[in-house]
Amino acid sequence: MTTRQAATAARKEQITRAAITLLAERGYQATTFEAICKEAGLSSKRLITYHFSSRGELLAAVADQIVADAETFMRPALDTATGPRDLLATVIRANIAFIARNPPQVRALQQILLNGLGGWERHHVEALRRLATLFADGQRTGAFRPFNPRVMASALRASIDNVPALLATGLDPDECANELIELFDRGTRPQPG
Amino acid sequence: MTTRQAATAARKEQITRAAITLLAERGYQATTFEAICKEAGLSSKRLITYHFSSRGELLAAVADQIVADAETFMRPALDTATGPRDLLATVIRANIAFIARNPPQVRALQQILLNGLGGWERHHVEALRRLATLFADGQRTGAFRPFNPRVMASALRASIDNVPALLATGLDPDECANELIELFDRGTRPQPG
Amino acid sequence: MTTRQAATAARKEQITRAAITLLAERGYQATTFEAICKEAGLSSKRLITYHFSSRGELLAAVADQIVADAETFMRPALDTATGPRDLLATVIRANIAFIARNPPQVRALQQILLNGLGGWERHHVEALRRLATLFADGQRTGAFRPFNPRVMASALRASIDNVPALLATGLDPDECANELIELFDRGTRPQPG
Amino acid sequence: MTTRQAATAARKEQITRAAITLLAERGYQATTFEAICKEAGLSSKRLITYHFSSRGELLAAVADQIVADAETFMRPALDTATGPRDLLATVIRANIAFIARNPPQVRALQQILLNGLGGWERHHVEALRRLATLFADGQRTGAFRPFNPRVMASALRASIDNVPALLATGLDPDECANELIELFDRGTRPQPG
DNA sequence: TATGAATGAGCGTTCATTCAT
DNA sequence: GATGAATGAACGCTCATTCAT
Repeated sequence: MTTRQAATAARKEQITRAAITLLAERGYQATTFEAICKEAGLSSKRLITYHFSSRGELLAAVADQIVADAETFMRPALDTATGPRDLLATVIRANIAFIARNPPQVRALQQILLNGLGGWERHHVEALRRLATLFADGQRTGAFRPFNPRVMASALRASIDNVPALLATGLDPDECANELIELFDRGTRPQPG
Repeated sequence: MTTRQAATAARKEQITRAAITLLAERGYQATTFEAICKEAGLSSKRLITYHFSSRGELLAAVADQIVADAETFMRPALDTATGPRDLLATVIRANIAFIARNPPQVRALQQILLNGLGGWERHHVEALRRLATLFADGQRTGAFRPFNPRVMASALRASIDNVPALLATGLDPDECANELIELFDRGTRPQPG
Repeated sequence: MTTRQAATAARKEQITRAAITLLAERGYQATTFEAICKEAGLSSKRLITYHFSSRGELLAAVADQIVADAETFMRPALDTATGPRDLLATVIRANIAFIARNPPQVRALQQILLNGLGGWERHHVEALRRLATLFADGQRTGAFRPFNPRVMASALRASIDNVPALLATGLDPDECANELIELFDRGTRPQPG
Repeated sequence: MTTRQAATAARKEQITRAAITLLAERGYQATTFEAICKEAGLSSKRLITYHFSSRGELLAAVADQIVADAETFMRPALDTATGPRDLLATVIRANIAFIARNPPQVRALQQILLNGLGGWERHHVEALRRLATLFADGQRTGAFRPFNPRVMASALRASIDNVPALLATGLDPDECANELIELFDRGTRPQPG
């Protein structure tokens, strides 16, 4: 029955949304079932375990949803990029744009990641692998100088993941993006050092 | 009496050492008083609160000790650096050397930091401020190109803080250090292109 | 659903009843969650915090319930009183009657009061204020001689509150009430000497 | 050795004085060994158990000391009283004078009594017995009307014990004493009711 | 599908007290 | 006489989860 499925999906989103808010505003420790119920206006904790069966599953669902949102947001920009150097700049710009527009989601995702929860490592590993592949591909075509792609991917990922703290101090997202693009452009371009 | 003071200090270190091990190996949540007792072979939870009076105080002591260890370890190298560019390279090298030799301490520190404990933010903020000052000073003497020092400091700090994950995959610390030095050297040098 | 509400109410009363018994028989300090569980035959301490959420709330509920019981018990008698002097005697008689019939409740209430719990002072202050008003009103109509109503209220309240100790020695409640009525009747009557 | 005995006595008084302060200012629950140490400036809890061996013994000593102080203070006045009626008034006046001048001691004593500690009941029972004897003696000589001496003693004792609460509201001690004297004088005098 | 009641394990912390100098 | 270290039992409370409608 479509009605029921829709209602279930709505309930799930109601719960994950509350969890995101709590993770972002009050941290991992405070994101208990009770707090989620209060935040979402649910009547009983039982509703959560009914839909998610365990705490880990809920947090994994939250992480999956945020990652999917981010990919949906960034996909159009990434698809327009031409060539590795442009793609690198686009990745940085798109990531920071998403960060700037969805602070709660990003904070929530960091809380889940940092607390080593429910299968989030795969997302992170996958993101790193894609960045490393981007660099390795560019090196093969001469777009990037020789360097260890995994180290570069790690540095880029970490630099981006640390952006929320910068933005929190009032820094302009565009300036922030331009600065990081300049850093990694200079750091990877093939010209003699 | 020196004997008693020494015994107390030894006890405290016994406790903090066990806490570090647990934080590194099993994470923040699993680092309970009972787990620490078991790890350290203590007879009672009471011993911990006897010496530290609260969980927060214990974790603050752990963090302070690790930071102090790191500074002691890095100080000699930093003191030999001549000029901003050399200092930048030395900072990266010294940090990664400490990370490579003290993985548990670094992991423990990250656990404490990300769980937002007792006044730890000041350490982090101070570290960022020092890096930004390093960059700004170098810019005034022409050692570095123009860029936003705070963004660069954030990227460097994040890149370094992410190194443990890289080393965990088997990467050589020296290679890792050289790669990051190359990235930030190229990214900050004043010459055009 | 009425069934569930009734069951919950019954559970709560089961808990408060056990708490009253323990407060009366073994004192405030001994009235721990575990002792209450044992006394009430509950399976887990968790049941208490499930229904009351905190120790303070439980004890406040106990106090409120006893006060409500006392007022319900005394109300009919107080409503029949005609004039200040009769009301004074009725107050004493009704209070002592309640004390004589509900020793555990009275002892429990004293334990809660003297350990300074959750907003109980207001009950006590209010009781004193009402007695003082009774005296002041009577003085205006000439039913009582001139005296400080607050001092008289304090003495009366204290004399009544001390009655349980008297009854514990085997004294007859009616004789006790008559004695106190006589004392305060003579002590307040307007006639000279 | 007199020196040692004096030092021991001084230590004991230092401890009991701190206990009195804490009992009066922060209540029974907060009067822990640790709090006493801090209040008295002692270096170790061990000093307390060294001199008193147990918590109960310490509190009994505190109670004994306060009662002794009170008796010493009131003795001269009581010795000058001539006849039961004068003695009754003198008892009230002397008690309230002591209460007015030693609020901490009185509050501490109440805390110990109300929490049913270390043998204090004997003091209270003894005080009641003496008052009852005073009344009974006076009844035999015709100084007092017929009434139950134990009830009257209970009411008087309770009224006096409740005086600190009255004084705390700013009432003048002398007025308070006069009011209670008037009440019990009228309540006990032999003239026809 | 939804709900309130119930549960036991575990948390950090507090306590008076004993041990070993 | 005096001290700091050590101790274990108990505290109120929180947690995710299961039970019974």
